[in-house]
Amino acid sequence: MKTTYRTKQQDELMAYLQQHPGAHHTAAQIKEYFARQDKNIGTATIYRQLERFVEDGKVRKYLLETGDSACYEYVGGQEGCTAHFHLKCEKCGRLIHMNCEELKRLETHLLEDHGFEWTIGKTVFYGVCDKCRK
Amino acid sequence: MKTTYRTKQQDELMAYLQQHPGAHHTAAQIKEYFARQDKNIGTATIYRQLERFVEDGKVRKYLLETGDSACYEYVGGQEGCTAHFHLKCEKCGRLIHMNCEELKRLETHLLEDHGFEWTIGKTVFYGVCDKCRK
DNA sequence: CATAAAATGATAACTGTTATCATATTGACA
DNA sequence: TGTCAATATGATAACAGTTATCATTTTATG
Repeated sequence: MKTTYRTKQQDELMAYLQQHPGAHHTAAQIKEYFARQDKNIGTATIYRQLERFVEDGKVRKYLLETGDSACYEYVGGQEGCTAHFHLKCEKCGRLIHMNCEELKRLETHLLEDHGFEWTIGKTVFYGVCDKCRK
Repeated sequence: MKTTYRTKQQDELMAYLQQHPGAHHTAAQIKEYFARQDKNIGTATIYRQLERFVEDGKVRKYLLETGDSACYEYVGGQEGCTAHFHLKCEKCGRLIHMNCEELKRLETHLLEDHGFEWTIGKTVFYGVCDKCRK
């Protein structure tokens, strides 16, 4: 009896994420947001649903620093070069969003020459950003 | 009075890492290794020295999964395309080491067109490996 | 040696995340 | 609509990795 249940909490969580495309949220931030609306959503529920969204490809999860919370971002199931990717500056900590066609070449190369099907959106490029290099 | 101290523990930790180039170690694994040699090195000391090695550029640190320990790898301070980089398979979890000149192009592109100085070695490419795609 | 600076290691503390489980909610079907 | 089994929720305990604390030991140097 595989049934798709939909609860108020699931709806509200997904709605919140969809309304903030390109933004990163920690579980704690999400919990706070709903608390400010006088809506309590249990911590476990938030993690459970985020995990489910990630499995469904609607949301992506990033681990950036030890001890920091994981970040979650709505991506709506899109993939490939159309999706944006991230540059993480090791100096200032900034997470930069970027769209760039140049990656298509590397994507093709990794697939054809290395047999590796690259998930561009999940990959975080580490380095030093333009502002910090000056 | 800035002095560089060198202790037995520091020497042994670095020697161990250097003797296993290209290998990834968690703090716990390192502790176990020395325990098998009947050498006790405190957990705090291991983390402290690993952190120091990372700052010195001798060792690189990777966060791969929530809840998993961080992995540390000796890289000896080398950088750029000569250093290997990593492909992480999201299906089987395998971490693949790779050397590839193709990345030079992307490195140049990121620097010239985006002003981003890419640290290739620290970047982990997520995707699906050749074995899991079949 | 003597001394001050710094490192060590046992362990407590902290944080993010997951597991547990009693209760509440959901969807399907009569 | 009412019943019921499947599932979700949320409070909280449990857990794991890492960091902080601090008395003790080791180090480098005079």
